[in-house]
Amino acid sequence: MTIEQAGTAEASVAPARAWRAVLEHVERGLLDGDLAPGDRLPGERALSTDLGVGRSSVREALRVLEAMGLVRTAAGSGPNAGAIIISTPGGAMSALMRLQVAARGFPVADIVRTRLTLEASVVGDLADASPPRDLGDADRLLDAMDDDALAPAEFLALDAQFHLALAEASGNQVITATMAGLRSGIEGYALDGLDRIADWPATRDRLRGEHRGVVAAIRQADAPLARTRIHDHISGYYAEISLDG
Amino acid sequence: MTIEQAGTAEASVAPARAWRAVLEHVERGLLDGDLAPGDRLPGERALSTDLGVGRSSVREALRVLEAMGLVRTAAGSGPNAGAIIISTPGGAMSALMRLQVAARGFPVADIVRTRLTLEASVVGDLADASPPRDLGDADRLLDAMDDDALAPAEFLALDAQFHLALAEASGNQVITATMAGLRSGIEGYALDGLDRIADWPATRDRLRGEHRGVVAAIRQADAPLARTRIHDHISGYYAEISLDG
DNA sequence: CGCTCCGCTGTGGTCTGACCACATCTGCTA
DNA sequence: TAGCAGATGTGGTCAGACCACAGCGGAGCG
Repeated sequence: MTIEQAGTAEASVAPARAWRAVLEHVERGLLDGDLAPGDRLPGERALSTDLGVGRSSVREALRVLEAMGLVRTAAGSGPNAGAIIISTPGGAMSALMRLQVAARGFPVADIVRTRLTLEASVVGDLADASPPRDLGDADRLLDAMDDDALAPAEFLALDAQFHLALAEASGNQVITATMAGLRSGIEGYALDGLDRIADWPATRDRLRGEHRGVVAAIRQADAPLARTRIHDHISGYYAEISLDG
Repeated sequence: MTIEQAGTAEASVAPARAWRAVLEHVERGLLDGDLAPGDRLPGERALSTDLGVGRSSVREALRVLEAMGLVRTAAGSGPNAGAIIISTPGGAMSALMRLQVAARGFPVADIVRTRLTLEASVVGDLADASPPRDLGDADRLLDAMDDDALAPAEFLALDAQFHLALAEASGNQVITATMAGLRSGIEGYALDGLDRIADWPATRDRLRGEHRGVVAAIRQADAPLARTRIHDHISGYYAEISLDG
């Protein structure tokens, strides 16, 4: 048994859970510069003995870090094995939003409203950007969406990638990750809504036109127009799949 | 050993980790309505046998759910013990943003920019809201901030609560949780920046005035003015603690 | 009869030790 | 020299054992 029992005081509210100590140790290493993306964490057994906690507690902390998109783990040996510091907030944000929607913590309406705000900001920034940002990824996705053979769900997936591409083009990683999360949160809702669309080909053509219109407004450096168009595009779509039917 | 080895195919990329099965089981329960906020999850030992995984794997999944703000665990017996479904996205969002900033995945500049966008949206909505929202919490925080005896860090804490109170007043839970996260992500940065403020009393007085000005604009239902004021307030402060000194 | 107290019970929290699969490295062998 | 087989060490998982804690209920006391 470890000898960390010194000081029964300071109990306060937190029962000083062991795995939290591991989490804080890693976070401190990050803040102090001892750990940086690409670095490998010590092995689970080493962390266990270093911090005086059981290996299972170390694993619980690593699981949290993995869920937060901070580490990637791989078994085996060699440079690619072990727990490696990464930074992929998108997946973590998506999981968080998805679960919160499932637990009724995030109303779908609030997610849509937040999307309206963030996407309007994104396209506004893109339109104002000087020099203009590269919209190649967005263009390619729009071209891919012109394929009439796409199933509705496939079209929707490309649609989501298009919106995400705009966020990426804006260069704001926080907004990009958040929008990825928002999208994941309402993905199920959007897929369910497909059933409520009476005339899919018509809706699809309208969406295509709206997408092109947004990009055109960005290229014209007309920020207000771009904001208006993206706003109408998003709110219109959700109005269709929620009210219509 | 459990007999879940059926079908070695479908290996693909995910090694089908045991804890992920628990996570998906809970998520499906949420989506199917079998689980709702306030419900108690089965005990860890029961989940373990039901899903055919070890108890440690169950615990790793519960740890992720806890980090995501979905469950609250308590030892002991009785109605308050066990893993209970909750929905507190704020803490999870804060942890996520804080860790991502620590891992250099979220540049501080992007967080500030996102704050500008979201807070402008919040105050704009508040100004346009009909009937007007209750700003009592924000008022009380402003009054508390009028105390000259407050230490700078204490003032900053109240400041953060004020901004959060505005988000809460707007009623958008997604924005509220996101703003709580953004704030946590740059908290360390903001605290460090205190050292770079030459004349704290002057800065403090200016912040007080700007806060009052934002609330006044909201009460006047002047959305554009509120947006401008909150924008200048935030960008001005971060300009001061980053460039100055 | 009512109240208090103490042990019983079941929960999460933690630790330990043991396997397994895997990726790499080492060194022997052909 | 080329190639393969074992050694090595990693994460992934499981099983079992404690502990502290919170509630419940019966025994004992007033």
